[in-house]
Amino acid sequence: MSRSSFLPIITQSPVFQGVSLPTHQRILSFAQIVEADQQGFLIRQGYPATTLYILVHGHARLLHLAHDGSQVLVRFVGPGQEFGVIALLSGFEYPVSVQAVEACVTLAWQGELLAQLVEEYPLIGFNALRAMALQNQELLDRYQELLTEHVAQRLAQALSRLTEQMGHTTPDGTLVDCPISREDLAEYVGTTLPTVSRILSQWERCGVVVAKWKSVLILRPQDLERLATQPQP
Amino acid sequence: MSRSSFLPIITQSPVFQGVSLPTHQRILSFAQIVEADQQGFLIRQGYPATTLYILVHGHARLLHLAHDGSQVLVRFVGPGQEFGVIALLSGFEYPVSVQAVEACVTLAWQGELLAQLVEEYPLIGFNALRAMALQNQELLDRYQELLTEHVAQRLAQALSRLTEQMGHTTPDGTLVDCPISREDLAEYVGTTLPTVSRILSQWERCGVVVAKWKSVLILRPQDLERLATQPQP
DNA sequence: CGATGAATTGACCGATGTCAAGTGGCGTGG
DNA sequence: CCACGCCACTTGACATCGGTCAATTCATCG
Repeated sequence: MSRSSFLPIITQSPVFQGVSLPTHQRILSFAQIVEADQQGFLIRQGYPATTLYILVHGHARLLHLAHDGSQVLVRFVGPGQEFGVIALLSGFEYPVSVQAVEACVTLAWQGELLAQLVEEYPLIGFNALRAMALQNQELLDRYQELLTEHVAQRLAQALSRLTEQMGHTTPDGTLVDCPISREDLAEYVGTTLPTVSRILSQWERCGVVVAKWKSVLILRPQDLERLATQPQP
Repeated sequence: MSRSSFLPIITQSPVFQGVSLPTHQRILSFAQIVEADQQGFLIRQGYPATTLYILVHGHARLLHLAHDGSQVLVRFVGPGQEFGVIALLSGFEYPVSVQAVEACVTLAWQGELLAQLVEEYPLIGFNALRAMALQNQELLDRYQELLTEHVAQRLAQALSRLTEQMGHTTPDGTLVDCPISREDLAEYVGTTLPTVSRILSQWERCGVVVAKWKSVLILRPQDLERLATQPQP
């Protein structure tokens, strides 16, 4: 697992898009390799945003914590995805925590270094702005979802998003290649564990999905999309 | 109402922060003055993001529409606040619609012009990134709120935010100087008109607020904050 | 002063959260 | 290799918040 094997991660990353290959190699040479154990935290909400990460191996979850202790699962990240983009700006704090679901390997860059890079390659600044804009849009869509859709619909959309993002096709159906418990799902769609369990059982009876241990096997993705749109079937 | 009277709007605007006065004057000279009638739309969701606006007079609301027609009130904007920051990036669509609550006057800049400005003054790019980051954080906080708090708490927080953002102190109490109907409030906190009405009546009986015609007079802001935190009083 | 749209209030009910008991797969330690 | 124990999950019963429908009152504007 030599450092140079990480180059494709960088060439395909949204933030470093559009600069030359030698530059990519230079950027890689600046990277630190940071690992995290299962359940370990790569980022803690409220701490100064110093570092930008790109995930190489493993999966992590972005958690938003409230003053009162309740937590919300904002999104999952998989290999090739970045987080902590806000580190490009000085004086900010991380708005979320990032916790490793499995043992993780990441590439990491410090904020000052990034500032220099942006100065040299303004395109990277634009890319960052683009990344934030996309994040904003997704958040807005989900905000809307939360306000207007029922739990079952939101769960269906969540599973659709997850399969699209990290789906892995197997002979039996599509499986998300990241361990996700019912409780994770509950925190992700904003409901409770028993409710998720109930809805999945129901869908399993209809043959749309198969509820597995810490994961869900999707048999009929198109039916899931339908469930996400229709009010109450 | 001459053009030059708009200069303070620009010098105090977050996106144009940190450049010299002559530059501010130059930026102002590039601006178009765009007006909107009551109920008129300055921005329509889904259209190409071509223009950045700063509100000079009046108030507007940012609406997010869903495929199914339901709409959510994302936030209100008042004089001095900007919207359509995404126009700095080419190839994007507006993620929200912006509708004038009252007759509005705005300063507007086209995307290409902004791109040139950013090239000349990279600081403006940073400012934009900062603005988006702040928006992101607020959205995240409200996302969390939606998932974990009850309607009454969310309404209390909404009113707190509104008074902080556009509050106007009067002899009787604090009043938001923008006409907001119960239905607006309902769309803002993600509930229905009757529910808002019921909660406000209840608070009025406790003497925390006074429900007025198309507005709410806040008598005891600190009690409102308390209501926003406490589960169910 | 009437018309219109906003706001209040009541009755009803359904979707979900809460509490609690029971089941079963997986890993650890003997 | 087996058995125990733990943790994830399932399922049921029940309470309740809040949405829906509808009737009525009230403020503003022509």
